[in-house]
Amino acid sequence: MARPRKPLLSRDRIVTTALALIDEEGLAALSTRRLAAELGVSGPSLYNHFATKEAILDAAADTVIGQVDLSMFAPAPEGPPDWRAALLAWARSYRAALTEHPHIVPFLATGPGLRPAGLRMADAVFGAMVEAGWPAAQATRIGALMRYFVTGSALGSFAAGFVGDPQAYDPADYPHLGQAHLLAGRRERIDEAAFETGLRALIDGLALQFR
Amino acid sequence: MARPRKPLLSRDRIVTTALALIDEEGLAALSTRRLAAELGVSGPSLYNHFATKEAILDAAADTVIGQVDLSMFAPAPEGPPDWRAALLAWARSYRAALTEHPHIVPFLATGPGLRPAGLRMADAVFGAMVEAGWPAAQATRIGALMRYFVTGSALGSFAAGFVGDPQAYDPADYPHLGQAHLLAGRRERIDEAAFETGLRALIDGLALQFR
DNA sequence: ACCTGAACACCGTTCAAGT
DNA sequence: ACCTGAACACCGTTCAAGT
Repeated sequence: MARPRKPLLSRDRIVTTALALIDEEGLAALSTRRLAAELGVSGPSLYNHFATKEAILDAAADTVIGQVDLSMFAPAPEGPPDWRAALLAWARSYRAALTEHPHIVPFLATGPGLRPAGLRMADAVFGAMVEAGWPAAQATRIGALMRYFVTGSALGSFAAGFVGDPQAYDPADYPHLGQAHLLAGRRERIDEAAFETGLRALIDGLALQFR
Repeated sequence: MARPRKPLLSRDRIVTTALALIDEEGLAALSTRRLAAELGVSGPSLYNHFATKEAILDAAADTVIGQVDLSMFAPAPEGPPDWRAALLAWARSYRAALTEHPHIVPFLATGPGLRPAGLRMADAVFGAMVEAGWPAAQATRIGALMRYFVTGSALGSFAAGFVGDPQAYDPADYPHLGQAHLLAGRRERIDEAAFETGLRALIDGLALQFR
């Protein structure tokens, strides 16, 4: 066929399809050849739009971060800014965006934060914390530590690490894991509860440091 | 050559070499063929000792977790157990073990926690928290949320996401990132400070929930 | 039991050729 | 400009063959 009159591909279509493929079959399922097949073209065609496979992944990761709500960091029209409420709402939206695309989180969490949506997010958090009265150095740390907690919580399900078989946990080896097999069936609830407990502790603890 | 009189390989030697290769050149550099070459054998030889490449990675990840100090969770001979001090010391040792092998963290954080050292760790934390007076459900959550925070902090350096070039952050796009380029040069210090700030907040916040 | 080479079905990426 | 097939240098894994 060679060049069609209308381009078959666009960066957008490539990224959307890549993310859908990752969501459905995992990071490992994304190969350039497979992605190209999904798009109805041959493998090398992708290189007309992205320099490398990694650039495609970067773009997909950035669209995920782009879903995070940042409106809570907008300057309040009246009254002092409530940094605790803002941090709480942001962390929840941040986690929700990640857990909607769990398979891309390991890539997203590792890569450099140079992607535009990530920078926009860092900018909003930092700006709001400084506005609320935090010293700049502390505002930087808050952005970082919240990222640690949220990406960590979206990355590895804690409860998923336990199998449903009671036999798996020999009391001689793991004296306190007698009920651990019950965790497997309640994965989402437990991860969610742990996230909420940690988030509250984090914000309460930061409040103690805020003078 | 075929079978030698003394085995050329052992599970230990394979895992040690794999981890060294990952540490030096990253996760992507670990291929079965490359690893085999490093060990002086041909690729398929590895399959006499491990079923898959993933099993090798699992074993490597487990040796990393095996480095984490758990002695602070041993029952205190006298007096009530200090869960705050134990959590603090454990989190630091946990993070230190991960940051010594940063390239394997994305794999380690994603996989199931079925590996023996991970279970031993979960068991120790849970047991110590219950011993200290936490209800079982909360003890589970504490183990999970600490894991989120520590793996998240070891996984993606926050500061590494910023480049040293001041031009990279257009004030029109990122009004608060004027000093962001300075972060690049102080990576370790900033990540460490953010970790310590978050860890303190987390434990202080948990103390508020502990009645 | 533990190693080998050959083979299979894949990869990411480059490049000359087509329109 | 944007697609193609062919090609290169890789992958993980299986398997029959060797000792």
